[in-house]
Amino acid sequence: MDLAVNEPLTEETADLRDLADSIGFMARLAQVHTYETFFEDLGAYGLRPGEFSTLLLIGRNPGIRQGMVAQILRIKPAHMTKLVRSFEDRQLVERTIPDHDRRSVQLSLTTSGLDFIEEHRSAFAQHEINLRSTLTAPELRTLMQLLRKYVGFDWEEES
Amino acid sequence: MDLAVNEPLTEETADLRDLADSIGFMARLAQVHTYETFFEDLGAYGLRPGEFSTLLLIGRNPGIRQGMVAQILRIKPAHMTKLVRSFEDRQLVERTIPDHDRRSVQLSLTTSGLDFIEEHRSAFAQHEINLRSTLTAPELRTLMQLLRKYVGFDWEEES
DNA sequence: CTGAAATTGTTTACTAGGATAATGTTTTGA
DNA sequence: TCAAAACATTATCCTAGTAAACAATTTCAG
Repeated sequence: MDLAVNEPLTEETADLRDLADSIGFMARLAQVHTYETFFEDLGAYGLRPGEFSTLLLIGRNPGIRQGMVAQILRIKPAHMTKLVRSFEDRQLVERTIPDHDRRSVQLSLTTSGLDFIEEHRSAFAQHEINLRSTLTAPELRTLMQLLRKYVGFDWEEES
Repeated sequence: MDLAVNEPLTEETADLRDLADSIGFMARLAQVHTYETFFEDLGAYGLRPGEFSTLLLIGRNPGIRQGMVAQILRIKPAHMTKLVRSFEDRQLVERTIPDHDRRSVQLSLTTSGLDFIEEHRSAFAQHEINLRSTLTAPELRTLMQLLRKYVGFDWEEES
């Protein structure tokens, strides 16, 4: 059982069986890589990935219910409440209680919120370009399609 | 500006531009899907994905330095310390201070740790099968290869 | 119809996971 | 031998998750 004074085991020499072949582990690496790139590209703007996505989604869908935003972005409703409050504090998002269902909350961007998105849209586009930099265009299309299939996204590519 | 009494905007009818085409967002969905499946399949065993990976990696590489485990699994060293302590408390992992560098910590599985892995290896394999269930074998190979390329993994498929 | 029970949408209170920054030790290098 | 670097740990904090509570709406038995 002498495992003592052998090689020091680097990232290259370690035995990565069970991991390198695990789709679950690769999904984690992809997520970590995405986060790191996000903070390099957009970290200076004071929002995290989930917050950025939330603003984009509300911008595209004014009046969308808060719970629907949570469901689409896979954010827990309880956490969504906190995000929305912080957006309100920063004057980026408005909450409206609709008459037809006074339990629910409808969200839309304020003028500042719209400005924020417009100001950072090109930075966000550049971020996506950076994320894709290691892939060719066909590879990217294949990867996106397979990821959709992996997560069980219904919408198949319409031919 | 009447966005009031229109459609209620479901997950199908919402405008998902900026998101559906975002590789970053898809990476998040993949990660969430992986987590959910993990807890369905292996949640009953009391370990989370990162803990499971840690045990597997140590099992394959007895004597590996703690910091190397952190680096490979993309876990912060400070957090690794807590994980290792909890493994020690549960008698799954042993820490050794090697003579040749007494700053570092070498990790290996205890007998219970080895037992734990052996007992759950087939469940872990089944979990991977479940994760892959929406993909064909060639699709899976392509996906893994593209994910490696996406995250900047050096090792290309040797032909 | 009417009112109680169940459901839906959100919020609050609590807890835990994981990140950052600073510290302690040992080793390396000038 | 002293300064800098490397490895791990500690202390602190913040993000995000779970469970319970609250309020409004819908369902359904009578």
